[in-house]
Amino acid sequence: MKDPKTDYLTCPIRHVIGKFGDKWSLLVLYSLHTSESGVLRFNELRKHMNDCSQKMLSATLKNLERLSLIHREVYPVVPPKVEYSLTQTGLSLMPSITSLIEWAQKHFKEVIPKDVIID
Amino acid sequence: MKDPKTDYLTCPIRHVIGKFGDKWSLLVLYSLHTSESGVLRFNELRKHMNDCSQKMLSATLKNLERLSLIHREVYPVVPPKVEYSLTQTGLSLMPSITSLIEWAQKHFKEVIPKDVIID
DNA sequence: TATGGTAGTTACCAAAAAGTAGGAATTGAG
DNA sequence: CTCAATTCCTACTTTTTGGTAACTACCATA
Repeated sequence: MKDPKTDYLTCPIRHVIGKFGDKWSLLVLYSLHTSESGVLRFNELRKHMNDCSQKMLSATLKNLERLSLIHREVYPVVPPKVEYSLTQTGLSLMPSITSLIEWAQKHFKEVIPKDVIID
Repeated sequence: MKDPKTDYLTCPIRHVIGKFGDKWSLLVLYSLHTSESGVLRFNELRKHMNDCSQKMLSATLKNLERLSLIHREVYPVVPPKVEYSLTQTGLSLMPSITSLIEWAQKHFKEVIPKDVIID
C-alpha cells in the first residue's frame, strides 16, 4: 500500500517532470547553454523565447534559481542589470537535455504531429 | 519578426515538452522499458503508477500511441485484454530518457525540494 | 518636469489539465 | 438472468497554468 505522496518523493521521473517539465524551463537552460558567453540578461532571454511573457520568464527564472540550476547575478546600476548563467549543477544536466533535443530533431520529422492545426 | 506559431513548429524543445512533457508519459515509457517482457497491460501499468487515474492513463496511452511511441495490441477475448509495448521509435527515445532519469537520481539529492511540504 | 530604459511585480481573467464518479461493452460461468 | 473482469469513456468539478495590462523602482538625461 504505497502512499502517493511518498511515491512522488521517491520517483526521479516525477521529480524531473514536476520541477522543470514546464513550458519554458528547458528553453531557458538551452538558451543559456548555447549562448556564446554563457550569460544572458532578462530581455536577451526574452528574445530567445520570443513568445514568453515577462511574468512567465520571471517565474521560470525564479524557479530555476531555487533549484540551483541557474545563477542570478545582480549589478547595482541604473538602469538595472541582471545576468543569468548556468550553475555547475545546471551544466551537468545539459548533456541529457541536448540528447533529448537531438532525438526530437531526428525523429519528429517521422512522427505525424496531428495536434498541429494549420489554419 | 518571428511568428510565435511558426517558432513553435520549428523548436524541438517545445516539441518534446509539448508532446510528452506531461505528468505521466515518461513514466509509461519507463515502465514499459523496464518491464521484463517489454509488454504491460492497462492495469499493470496502473500499478506501476499508483496514483494515476484511469482517465489520465487512458489519455496518456492514446497520446503516446498517436505519436507512434507505443504499440497497442488488442486481443478480442473476454474479458478484454490489451497489451502495450514500445515501438522502435519509442525504444530509440529511451537512452535520452534514462539519461535524464539518472541525472535526477544523482543530483536531486543535492537540490533542496522547497516545494515539498511535509505535513 | 517629463522621458527612457531595465527588470521585474501584481491583479485579473481565460484556458488547459487533471481528479471523481459513474456508465458502457463484452460474454462465459453460475 | 445476473455477475464478474477488463478496458475504457463521459460529464462534472476543481486545480493549475499561463496570458494581458498596468504598475513599481531606480536614476540619468533632455
